[in-house]
Amino acid sequence: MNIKEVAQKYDLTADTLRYYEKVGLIPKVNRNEVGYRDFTEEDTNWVEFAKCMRNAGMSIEALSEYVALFQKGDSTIAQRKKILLDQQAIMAEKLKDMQATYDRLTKKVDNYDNHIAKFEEEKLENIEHA
Amino acid sequence: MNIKEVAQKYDLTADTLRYYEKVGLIPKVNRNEVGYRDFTEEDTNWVEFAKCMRNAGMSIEALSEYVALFQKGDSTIAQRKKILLDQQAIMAEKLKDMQATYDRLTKKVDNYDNHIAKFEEEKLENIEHA
DNA sequence: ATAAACCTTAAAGTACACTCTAAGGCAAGA
DNA sequence: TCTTGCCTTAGAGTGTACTTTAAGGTTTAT
Repeated sequence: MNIKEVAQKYDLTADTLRYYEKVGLIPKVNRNEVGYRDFTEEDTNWVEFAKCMRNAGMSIEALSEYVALFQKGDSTIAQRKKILLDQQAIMAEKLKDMQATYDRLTKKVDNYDNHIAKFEEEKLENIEHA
Repeated sequence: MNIKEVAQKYDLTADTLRYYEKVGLIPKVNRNEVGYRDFTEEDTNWVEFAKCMRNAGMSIEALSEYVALFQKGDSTIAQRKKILLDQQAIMAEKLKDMQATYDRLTKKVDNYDNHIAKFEEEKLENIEHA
């Protein structure tokens, strides 16, 4: 699979894929006879994983370290597991915060509904925020 | 309350507060006789709200528009509500993605545990990712 | 055989969201 | 009164994560 096809498949640009390879978010991709990248299925699995983790907020630093450790083999399993656990903790915190903010927005929208109702009755008052 | 106290209270820098005011993430703060900002409780509520929403990923564009509309008064209530609902939809999507990634990490860590066990028995095999 | 559409690299450029600097004024303690 | 520690602004600088450019080679269709 050439770089353009992979880019289309995962909704990234070819530039971004080259950048991800350069900074180690995915392992080095093998090249064909003329030097073009030829992505295997394993390569594209790494692309999907990198996109997913970046999307979830994992740092380039942590992810590239994970990838580098992976390539060093089984002796790095414990270190890799720690990176994943650390990332899970970060995400758990983020999920908690976002859920709280989501709930807060729900209440705020409710207040707006009440206020719009009042507004339409021409009983104007101040809203939550004032 | 002066800018430093507010910064400390919300774990932001004074520079960030000035920046937030400049780009409209919070309404303009009143000044004392010599031109120093003097934050009221309402001002600090806006600071807390801005920090919370930025943290949850709300764009500066959407949030500053919300603040601007708020200052225009009750005639903008419907527009403000729409901004909040749009933001809620964005956050719902994000929460869904992050939860899925969190669950994926949980499974991956489980695989590592199994693999570590095997590794310790000296039965080395490939892990999920290979 | 030539144009269009791919691919390569290194390096420069961009957008975002701050963050810092310079130059100066105000306020409180020794 | 002088030093320390606040405050102000405009504008320059920074870090992150791409994104574009320049210069060139390859492949495919006409």
